[in-house]
Amino acid sequence: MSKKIFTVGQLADRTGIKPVTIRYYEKIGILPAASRSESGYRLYSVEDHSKLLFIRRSRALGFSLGDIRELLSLADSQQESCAGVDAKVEQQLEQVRSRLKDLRAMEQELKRLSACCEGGMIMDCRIIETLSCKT
Amino acid sequence: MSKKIFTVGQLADRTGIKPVTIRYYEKIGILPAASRSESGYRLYSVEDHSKLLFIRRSRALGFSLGDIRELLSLADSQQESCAGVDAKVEQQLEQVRSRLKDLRAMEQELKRLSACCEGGMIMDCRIIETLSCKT
DNA sequence: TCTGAAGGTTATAGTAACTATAAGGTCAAT
DNA sequence: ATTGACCTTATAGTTACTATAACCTTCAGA
Repeated sequence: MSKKIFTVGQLADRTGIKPVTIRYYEKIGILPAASRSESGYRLYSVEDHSKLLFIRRSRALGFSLGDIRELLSLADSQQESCAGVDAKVEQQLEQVRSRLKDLRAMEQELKRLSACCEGGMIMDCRIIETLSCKT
Repeated sequence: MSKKIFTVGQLADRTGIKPVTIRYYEKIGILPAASRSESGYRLYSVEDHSKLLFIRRSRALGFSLGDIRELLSLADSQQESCAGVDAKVEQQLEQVRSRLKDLRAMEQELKRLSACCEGGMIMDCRIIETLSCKT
């Protein structure tokens, strides 16, 4: 095992992930339990640093922590086929596209609503009317 | 007050919102407390029905329950200007657009990742490599 | 050497918007 | 009378954190 050189705060600075979040990741087991200094401080190595960056990048792609747990485990089994990884990416892509579809529909409808406001009283408000009355 | 004619399940059927969720909305106060039958069953009127549809439509536009609480309160003050409503719509539109931007970036990157998979072993996997190594 | 600030530790509760579960009461039909 | 579908409540679980409290450690400056 390699040298433990970062405190949780230093690791946080280097990864952009807050100390509380790092501890949380440890608690739910997606980061291994950190080794400790004599006084009980967590100490991290460059490997921990890499793993945390992996997590951050995966989160940025919208993967859930559950998915990331699996990805990390896949990443460790060097000899296995990467089909599982590819499948996860594919699945995530579909989910993102589905969210995109929903959000685009929301955008259209909100634009429509926004355009129909004429600045009167609530009793004449087309927005409220639309929200209230359309099927 | 108008006639109370639906049970929670009937209201659920008519709105597509589940009984548990309707009760939940009552509990957090975005629906008024329903009146009760002799045996304690909740009873709803067509006004309740409308209000619930309002909530459902607003949810479909991505508004939070907090926002919807405010929208409902605005909708009730007929004499007020609808500027507040318009502002909420505008703000929601911006939020949706911001989410869209994030998701589009995710889609691009996932597409890129997905395209670079060549079906070998994990140790050669470009996806894992990318997740592990890029800044 | 003392002191105070900036960091570390734990445990617990709160967030959003539900969903799930348990344990029971009611109602209409057979 | 009993079944099944519905209703009631309360409590806990979900996701990915964030906030709070109460305390300990480390280090730089007076």
